[in-house]
Amino acid sequence: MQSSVCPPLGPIRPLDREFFARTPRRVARDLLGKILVRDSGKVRISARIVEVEAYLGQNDPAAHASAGNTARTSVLFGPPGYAYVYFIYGNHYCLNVSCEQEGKAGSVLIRALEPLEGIEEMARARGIVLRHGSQDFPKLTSGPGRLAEAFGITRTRDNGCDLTSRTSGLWIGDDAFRAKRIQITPRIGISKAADHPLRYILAGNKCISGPKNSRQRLKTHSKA
DNA sequence: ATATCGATTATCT
DNA sequence: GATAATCGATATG
Repeated sequence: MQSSVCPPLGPIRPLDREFFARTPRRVARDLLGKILVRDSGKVRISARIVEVEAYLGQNDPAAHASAGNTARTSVLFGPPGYAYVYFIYGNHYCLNVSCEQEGKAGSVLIRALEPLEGIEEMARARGIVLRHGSQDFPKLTSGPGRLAEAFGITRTRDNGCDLTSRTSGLWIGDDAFRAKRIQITPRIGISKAADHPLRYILAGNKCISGPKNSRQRLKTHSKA
């Protein structure tokens, strides 16, 4: 567990659509420990999900779905288990999974992964040279923009793709790994509805996003 | 048509 | 700790 580079525990089976046909909170909680897989050509890239955030749909001010069903957000309003990919800050793509039944726009943002297979490919995609003993390993996939770059996820390529299908090129699977300790915190990087505890992480994992892996800003309290 | 700002990251002090 | 980079979705005139 220290040296992060662990293979999957066994065969990886795709999650079924029912898994995603639930509230974002439940899906987020249960996605911890699951595996994101990229099958493109011969090389398989995979990484364990270690950090996610729940977005509650049209009534959640922080959710893109709060703007309604537009060309951009239509996947969120569609059936569960599909990829919602958006472009942010002029630089980065981020990956969500649609939840709930069709018509309800809940989703889960994938925020950080722990690389399992295809480390070299991820490093190349990220422009990182992995040296022995360096601290660069978590930088491959610790953050929504970083993991998208490592997996080559873009809007044109992956928005709307079926994450329950092995043949879609991008999917989410289960290798029988079970999360030990789960931690819940407020969501990161948002201004609206920023106080709700909707961020889920595998406690102690080295690939969690944020400046120092853990320490979330405890500042901006002072209001008592 | 133009302005604002964001579910981020890399790089600087 | 602070900020530049960079562009498309959305709001406003």
